[in-house]
Amino acid sequence: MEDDSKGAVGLDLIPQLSLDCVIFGFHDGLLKILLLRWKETEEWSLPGGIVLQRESVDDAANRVLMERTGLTEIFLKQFHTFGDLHRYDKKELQDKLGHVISTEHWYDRAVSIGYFALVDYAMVFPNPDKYTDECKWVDLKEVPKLLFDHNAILEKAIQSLRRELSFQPLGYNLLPEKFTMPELMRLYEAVLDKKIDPRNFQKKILKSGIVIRLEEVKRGLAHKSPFLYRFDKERYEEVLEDGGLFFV
Amino acid sequence: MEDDSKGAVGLDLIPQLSLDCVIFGFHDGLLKILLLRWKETEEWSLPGGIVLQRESVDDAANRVLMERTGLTEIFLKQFHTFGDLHRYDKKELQDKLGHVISTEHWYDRAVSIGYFALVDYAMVFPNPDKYTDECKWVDLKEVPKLLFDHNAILEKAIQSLRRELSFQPLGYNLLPEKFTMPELMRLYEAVLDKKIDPRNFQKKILKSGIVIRLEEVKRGLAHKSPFLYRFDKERYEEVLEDGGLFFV
DNA sequence: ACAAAAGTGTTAAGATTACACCCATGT
DNA sequence: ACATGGGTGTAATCTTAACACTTTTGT
Repeated sequence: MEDDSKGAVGLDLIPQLSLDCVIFGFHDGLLKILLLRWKETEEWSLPGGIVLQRESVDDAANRVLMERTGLTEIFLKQFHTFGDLHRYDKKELQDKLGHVISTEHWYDRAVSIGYFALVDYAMVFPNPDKYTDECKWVDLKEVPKLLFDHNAILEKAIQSLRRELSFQPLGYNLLPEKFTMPELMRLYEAVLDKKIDPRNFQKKILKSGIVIRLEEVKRGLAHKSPFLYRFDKERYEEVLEDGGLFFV
Repeated sequence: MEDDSKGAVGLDLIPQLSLDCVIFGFHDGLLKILLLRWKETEEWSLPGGIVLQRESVDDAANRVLMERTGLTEIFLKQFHTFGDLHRYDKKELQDKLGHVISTEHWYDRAVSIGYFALVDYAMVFPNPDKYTDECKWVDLKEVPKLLFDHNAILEKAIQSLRRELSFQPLGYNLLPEKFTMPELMRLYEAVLDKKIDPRNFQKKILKSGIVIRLEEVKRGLAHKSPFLYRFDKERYEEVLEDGGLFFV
């Protein structure tokens, strides 16, 4: 959502400012993002919202995430602010979304702050907003043409996520509490979009000390039962701090 | 500058939105930033400005830079957007800056987009704006308490610059066309705030191929004359692209 | 002649990559 | 029993880090 039809100046929101969230989840070895389908259309967009006068921009992003996923204490990171002049075409939007919101009173332009979130897929209850019929996970590889400049925003979010990965371990927020080494590896493969050698991966992860092997295996997989691991939160956060030595 | 006393809604600027620039230069082995001293005060701030309705945010940042430095085609990068509720205290500002702008009509809050720029120190003609008496280079280690939340913005800019350095070579925009290896090294030392071994540094830079040694030395230094180098722009940009393999 | 900075090579340690076979499980 | 994915070690290469003396220049 880019802005609000009630976005006349003087109300309780910051005019011409919006935020958009790229909410990443991980399921079945695939990276997913949450998308919204606008009412009575086949038009999709990223979840977004406005910034109220009496909340910080970070709080606004957390509010949007809470509304769409039901989750609080989400890993949420601002990655870029999009301020080009022609981020959307009012005529095109009037055609596509006119029956949901009249764009008559839309701003001629808006600036949008981009956030990405990493969440545990299984914990999310996707929840559409008042403009949309559907909120659902979409495979990153199957994202359709989106409204506004949201494909570009998504692209930049993925870049930022990959870059983040070079400084910080990843997974604490995207995986369930107990996970297997192949699951963690497939997460890295999905984010980096490349194959990783399982021996080298395991070596690196174990050396970093961010995970602890449990005395448990995951059963019911029709194959050899993989060990379960959990993150060593303290060590994990230490590595987050120095930022340094981490890529796969 | 946070916003504008003419910032009433409906004029030609985006209300409650500003931008702030951290302009880095390098001189005498020290990192410097451009600061503004507000009229008839000893209060300092980062250069900043507003975003016009008919310009992109990037264009607005370029405009501000042009106005403060005289330079165009500057290396300019957005690094963070600052959206906390209490980025400035109107009462305090009224006391300090009331004689320059009445804060009566200031917004209760504004969101500011942070950019950093890397410029060739020697090419800059610092130029105050209408609210300020002085625009000058200040040693990064001697930055005073700044107005607004500008010390925090500066801190984040430095972090971003360091992080950038891990992905991209640095220097093309901060050094003159011809430079010596020790100059380049001191730039890295200044940015990273640590000592670097000159042998290892030279090896790494030469291997990356981003510089070319000229058949010239720099004379008049009362010591052994260092070779001059210039950047190999194509190779430099190649390394910028892959981002990968670059830190010191 | 001296002081100050520039220039340069080797070695050891650590990190990264490449690579292939056996094992455990559910069907 | 078999098909499937899980689990594991070693060797070669590359990268990084540590380290000190000679050269050149202006004064």
